[in-house]
Amino acid sequence: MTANDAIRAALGRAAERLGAPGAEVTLERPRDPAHGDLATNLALTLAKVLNAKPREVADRLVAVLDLPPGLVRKTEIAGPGFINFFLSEGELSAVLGAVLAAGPRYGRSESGQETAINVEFVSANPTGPLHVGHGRGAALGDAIASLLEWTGHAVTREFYVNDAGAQIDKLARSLWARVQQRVGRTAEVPEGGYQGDYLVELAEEILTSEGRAFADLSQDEGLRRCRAIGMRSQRAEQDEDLRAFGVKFDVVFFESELYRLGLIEQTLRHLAERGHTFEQDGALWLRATAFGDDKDRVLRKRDGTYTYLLPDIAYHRHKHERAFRYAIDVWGADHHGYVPRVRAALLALGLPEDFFEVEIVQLVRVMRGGEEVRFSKRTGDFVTLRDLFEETGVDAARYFFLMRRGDSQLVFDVDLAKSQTDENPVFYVQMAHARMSGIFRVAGRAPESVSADDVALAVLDAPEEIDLMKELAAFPGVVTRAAQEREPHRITGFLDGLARVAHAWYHKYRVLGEPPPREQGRLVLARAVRQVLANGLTLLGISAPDRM
RNA sequence: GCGCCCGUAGCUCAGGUGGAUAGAGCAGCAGCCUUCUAAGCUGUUGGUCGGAGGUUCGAAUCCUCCCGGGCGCACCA
Repeated sequence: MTANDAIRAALGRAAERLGAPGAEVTLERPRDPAHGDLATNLALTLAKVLNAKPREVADRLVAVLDLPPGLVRKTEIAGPGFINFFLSEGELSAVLGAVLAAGPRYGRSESGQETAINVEFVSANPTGPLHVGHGRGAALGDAIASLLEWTGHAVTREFYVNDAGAQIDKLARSLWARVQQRVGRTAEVPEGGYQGDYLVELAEEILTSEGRAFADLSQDEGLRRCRAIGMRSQRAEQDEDLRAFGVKFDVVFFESELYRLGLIEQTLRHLAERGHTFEQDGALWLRATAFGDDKDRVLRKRDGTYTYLLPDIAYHRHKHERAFRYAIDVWGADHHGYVPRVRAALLALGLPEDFFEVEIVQLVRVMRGGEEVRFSKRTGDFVTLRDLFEETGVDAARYFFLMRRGDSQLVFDVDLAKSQTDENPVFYVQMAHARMSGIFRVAGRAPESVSADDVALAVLDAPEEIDLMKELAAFPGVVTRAAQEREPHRITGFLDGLARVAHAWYHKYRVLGEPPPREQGRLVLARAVRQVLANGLTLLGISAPDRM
C-alpha cells in the first residue's frame, strides 16, 4: 500500500467517524511545496454536509485521523481548511517497491468487480471508408474500454453494423450506377448516394472478376449483387483499417441479426404491452415524451416499414438481455440529438436508468501546412483514417485523438504529429521511455534484473527524484478517475507530466557510474519510471519503444 | 425559433461534483552540448477565465440573460 492509499483510506475512516460515510476523498499534490507532499480538500467538501466551518471540520478530521505510524512527519491545516501532509523521510520511496512488484499491472485495480460493460464504438455504416472522425471514436472507445478493464470491469468491445437499412440500398444503387458507367452507359449515382472514387474502383474490380456480363444483369439482380458485394467489401476494408489502427472488437453485431431473431417485432410488442405506443395518422408512435424526450417518435411508418429507431431500441434491449449491466455508446456529435429518444425508449421498456450511456465525440479538424484539410463525405472528398495514420503513424494518431476531452473539438496538426522533436507530445513521452530503457541497455542488464530489495532508497533525495516518486504514486488514482469520468485525456496528460520530470531528471543526473548505493537507487527509479510510462502508453494502445 | 456541446495566455488546450497567488505545451525572449539519445534541459515575458447580473465566507467552476462558434431539431440513417 502506497502512502497515497494509506492516507486516503485513513481520511475515509475519519470522515465516517464524523458522520459522513462514503465521502469521496481526493488527494492532490500541491503545486507549492510549502503545502506539503499531499493535500486534501476533504474538510472543505464536507463542510456543507456537516454544516460546520471548513477549518473546524479540518480540526475534527485531524483529531480522529488514524494514520499508520511513521508514515507522515507532519500534518497541518492551512488556508480555508486544506489538510496538508508532509511524508516521513524515505516514505515516498515505498512506491518504487509497489511499482516493481506489480510491473505491467501497476495502476490496475479491482473496483469494477467484474461488472459486465458493453462499449460500442465506431459502428460506421458499411458504405465507405472510415474517416478521421471514426478514428477519433475508435481511439476513444478503445481507450475507455481499456480504462474500464484496468479498473476491473468485464468489457466487451462491440461494433454495430447497419446492414438492413436504407443506406445499404443507396450503396447498392451507387455501385450499380458505377458499374453501368464503366461499360459506357449513361447512369447517375443517385441523389444522396455515395460519390466517392472507391466505388468506381470497386465497380472495376467487379467487372474484372465477374466479367462484363455482370452489367447486363436485370436491375433487381444487379442491385442485389451490388448490395452484397459492396457491403462485404466495405466491411472488409473497415476491419482492415481498424486492425491496422490497433483496435480489436470482440463482437461485430449485424442489424439483420435483430430481424433474424425476431427481436424487432418482440420489442415493438413489449413497448405496446407496456402501453407506451399509440397509432396516429396511420403510423405507430412511441410515447417518448412520457420519458423525457421532447417529441413523440414514429416507430412504424405509414408505409409499414420501420424507422431506424426501432432496430436501435431492439439492439440495446438485446444488450441488456445479454446480461450487460451498462452499455456505453461512443457517438459522433452529429447524433447527439438522438440520445433522448433512445434513452426514452429504454426507460419505456423498464431498463435501469443508468444502463445506457453515451459519450459524444466532437468533430476533428485536420490541419496541414497551416491550412485546414477540407473533407466532405457527400462529395467523396475526405481524409480517410488510413490516409491519416499512414502519414503520421498509428501511435501519433492515437495519442493525438486522445489528447483532448472527447467533448471538445479537436484540431489535428498533421505536421506536428509527424515531427520528431520534443514539440510532438507523443514523441516526447516515448522518448522518455526510450531514455530509461537506454540506461539499462548501456548497463548491459535487463530492467527486470533490478530489484528494490536491499537498496537504500533514501539515496533518492534530489527534488527531481522526489517529484518522480510522487508522480508514480499518483498513477493508480489517475487511472481510476479517468475510468470513472470516461476521460482518457487524463492519461495523456499524466504521461506528459511524468515524461517532463523524467527528462529533467535524466538531463541533470547520471545513473551509471555513480557510487554503488546511488547507482542502485537510481536504477530502481529508472526501472519504475520506465514501467509506469509503458503502462500508461500500453493502456492507450500506444507502443513504448526501447529506442527511437 | 428550440435543444446539446464549446468559448481560459498570440496559438493548441488542461483545470469545471465551488476552495490556497488561474496552469501546461508551443510560439517569443535569455541561456545550457566532453553526457546513460541536445530526438533533450533551465529561466523568463504573456490572462478583465466571451460579456453582464445573481447565489456564496469564497465562482473559471453553480444559476439567469446576452454575444460568438459547432452540431442537432424527419413517418432519413
